[in-house]
Amino acid sequence: MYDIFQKYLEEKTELTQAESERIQSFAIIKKLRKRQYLLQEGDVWKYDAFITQGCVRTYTVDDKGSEHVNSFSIENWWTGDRESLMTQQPSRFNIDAIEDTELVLFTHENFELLCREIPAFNNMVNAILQRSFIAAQNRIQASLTLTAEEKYLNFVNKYPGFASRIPQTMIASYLGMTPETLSRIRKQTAKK
Amino acid sequence: MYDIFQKYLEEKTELTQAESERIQSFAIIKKLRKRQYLLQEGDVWKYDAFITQGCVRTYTVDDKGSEHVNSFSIENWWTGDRESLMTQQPSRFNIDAIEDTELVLFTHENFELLCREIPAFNNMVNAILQRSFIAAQNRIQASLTLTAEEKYLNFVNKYPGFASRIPQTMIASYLGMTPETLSRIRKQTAKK
DNA sequence: GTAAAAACTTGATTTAGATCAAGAGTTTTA
DNA sequence: TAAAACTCTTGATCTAAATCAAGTTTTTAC
Repeated sequence: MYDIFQKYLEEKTELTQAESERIQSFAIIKKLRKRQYLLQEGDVWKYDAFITQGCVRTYTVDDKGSEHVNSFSIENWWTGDRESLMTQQPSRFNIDAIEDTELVLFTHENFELLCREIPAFNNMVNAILQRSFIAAQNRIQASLTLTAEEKYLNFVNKYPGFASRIPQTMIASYLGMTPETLSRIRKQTAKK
Repeated sequence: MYDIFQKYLEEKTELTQAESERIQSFAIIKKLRKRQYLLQEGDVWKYDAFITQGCVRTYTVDDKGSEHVNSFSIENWWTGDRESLMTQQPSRFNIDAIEDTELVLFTHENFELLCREIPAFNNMVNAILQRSFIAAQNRIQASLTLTAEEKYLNFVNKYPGFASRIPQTMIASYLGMTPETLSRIRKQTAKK
């Protein structure tokens, strides 16, 4: 559990013993069963959340009741709704577990305190944000330029392992297509 | 020119006289004529760029020669290719001026130096990045959930003034539809 | 261990938006 | 200020992917 986050910190940044302990002192360990919610639409998100084990999805539900998957997050990634966190407005998103999942949570207040106290931690957080932004830009670019088939191949290539772990329906939704279309694409590409 | 950036800084952050002067000492003023490139595909992007006047677009060109607009940036916004800046790899993007444009540039080395020297400046930069990330997430969400018409109405609502300033072809491309489709949508919505 | 519920596949049909084409405005440039 | 080069509009046609529908396989839960 926590040791996975500890290892992540060691890889990403240089901390003194005291700083590491300070961070750990604020950590909240949370476990989710498959299908359990981490965040429900309408609630305000108040944490910074790191996944040590498992997989969650972030999605919205439209007025027709269809789900639209915004993102998947697995171990060694962060999750949450940054907009709700920043604005303290109710979230439009749901986050739930696709598998049994373990997380390390920090209340945002404590997290900000750590950022202020520990410059190396703050730098790490900013570097993650940079990368998240770049990934989001690339996803926008892909959605504008690629066909359904290209989107799927691009996804499999970029996130190997996801395709076998996450139900096709959810991947289809993430890619902005129907499950039927994805099923047909998979059949076709398997031939080649 | 620079005074517009100065005013922006004053609104977004609290700086001492000395800090303001330090920032200004690194500023490079750049002017672009309409259609002039700020960045061309294949070049490495090396700046942090703030627009004081005008409008630029960031876009890619696919193998069929079609342009895909990734973003528009106007006065009081930042522009550039963060991925190329971070990785120092050739950019996939072109950035050019839609109108005559004036910018304040900082080489990324100087910019990082300012971030290290001036905590308030660093905080401002991180806050901008947060907002950019949230905007990117919302755009992804819109592209997954909205129809062509809804995308256009959402765009007009979110960025009033852009529609009158930017050629429709480019807006259509930004929204991921053809100019013909956008023309028909505008005709229909004008009726209502 | 089996019934119920999800998840996936496959086919037939529909549709939103793309493509092709041609004319009317509008800007640019020389 | 005229011609060239864009930009926008409108109509006809096409197509990628959606929708509808029904059957099969896999997973979940008692």
